[in-house]
Amino acid sequence: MTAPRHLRADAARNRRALLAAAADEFAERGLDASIADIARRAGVGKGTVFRHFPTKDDLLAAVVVDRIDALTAVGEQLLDAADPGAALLEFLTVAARQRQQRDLSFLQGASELPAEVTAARTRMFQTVHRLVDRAREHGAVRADVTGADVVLLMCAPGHVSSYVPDAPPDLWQRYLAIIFDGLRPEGAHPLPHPPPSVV
Amino acid sequence: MTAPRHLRADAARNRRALLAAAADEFAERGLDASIADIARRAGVGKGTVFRHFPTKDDLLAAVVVDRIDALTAVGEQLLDAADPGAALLEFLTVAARQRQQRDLSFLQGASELPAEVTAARTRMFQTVHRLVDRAREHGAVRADVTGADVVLLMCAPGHVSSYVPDAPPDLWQRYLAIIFDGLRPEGAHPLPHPPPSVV
DNA sequence: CAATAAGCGGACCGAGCGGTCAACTTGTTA
DNA sequence: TAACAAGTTGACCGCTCGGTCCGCTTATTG
Repeated sequence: MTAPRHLRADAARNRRALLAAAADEFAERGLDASIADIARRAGVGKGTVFRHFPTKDDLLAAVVVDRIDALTAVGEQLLDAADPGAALLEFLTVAARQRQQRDLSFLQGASELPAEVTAARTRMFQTVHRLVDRAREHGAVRADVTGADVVLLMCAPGHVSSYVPDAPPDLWQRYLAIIFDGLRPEGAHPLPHPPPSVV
Repeated sequence: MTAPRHLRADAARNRRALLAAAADEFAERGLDASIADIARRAGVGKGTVFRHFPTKDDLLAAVVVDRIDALTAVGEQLLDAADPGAALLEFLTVAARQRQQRDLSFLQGASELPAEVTAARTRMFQTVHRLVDRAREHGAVRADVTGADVVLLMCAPGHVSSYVPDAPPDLWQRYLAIIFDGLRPEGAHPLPHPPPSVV
């Protein structure tokens, strides 16, 4: 009904550069990254940012939706894997590898998020749920953890290792391994609190 | 050589109110809490804040040192406990209960922190190391985790559960239990990365 | 009860932020 | 290539923040 279907060539190029610059900047500085810095990094003027993304939140949403969708795609492929336990571990590895810990704040304040973000998030959550269910049926994950638990624990390894000042880039693997061991059935102790209902 | 040894009565009262207000405000809003809000909450003028704490960072440091010291004291008492495994779990429970996840940013950027904070932090780290060593010798903790690991994982439960929008106040217990199960010797898989050297 | 200095408060400052806009440049198309 | 719409830009606005400063208040003390 409206909207010329394609952007001018330079505009499309700028948009891509902007998304990449924003992803980097948000990853490094968290949500405190400034629009001016992002614009500079992308090699455009500040006004151009706002032409493509009317608001800082819209820009963040675009970046975040990209990441979530990429993760969902990985998860969906892993649903067919032969070993469901290994598949879940692989998914968590991919999730931790993207430096998501910083811009993963989209998980909280669920009510106030742009619809496209909550939609992407819901899709990802459902994929995680299915991965966890398969792993549980296969005996690779303890009976009392849910998909919601895994969703919440997903970014902990990256977050935890971001605490150490000059962390080696693979340190998160150590904490993913510890947490994953906590998800295994062997030696599991009963959990003291019911699981939350995320989505 | 300088410094009148005691504050005037009202000044001491204001100082206490300020610390309490700052602790609450930082816990609720993170480091984005504004000095003006803290002053209002404490019932004093903004200038008074800066008279007691020359800089926002100094105020944060004072709050944070209080918390760390309290935690260290708990840890030291627990060093004498009969069951070292239960003692470590109890320590982690106390640590997670204070809503520390928000103002625990003092862990990162270690080089730029006020000396008093790094000193308090070091004291706490050493206490944790001893708690972990005892628990390990007692067979309550797997052989390949170190005090540094536990220090880093300490605030994960609170952080993780802060992601769910209207989290029940005890949800962190669930994630502490899962992570603690990951620290136990039973069913432990080898860890893929060497431990960091925090402190 | 003075007298004094320690303490208080809020108007004020400059910096940096997200966001706007009108003048200018440029890709596109007939 | 001419002409127009689409896109770009950086000066600018209003706002909030951390921090300063100076005139006023008040606890303390001989």
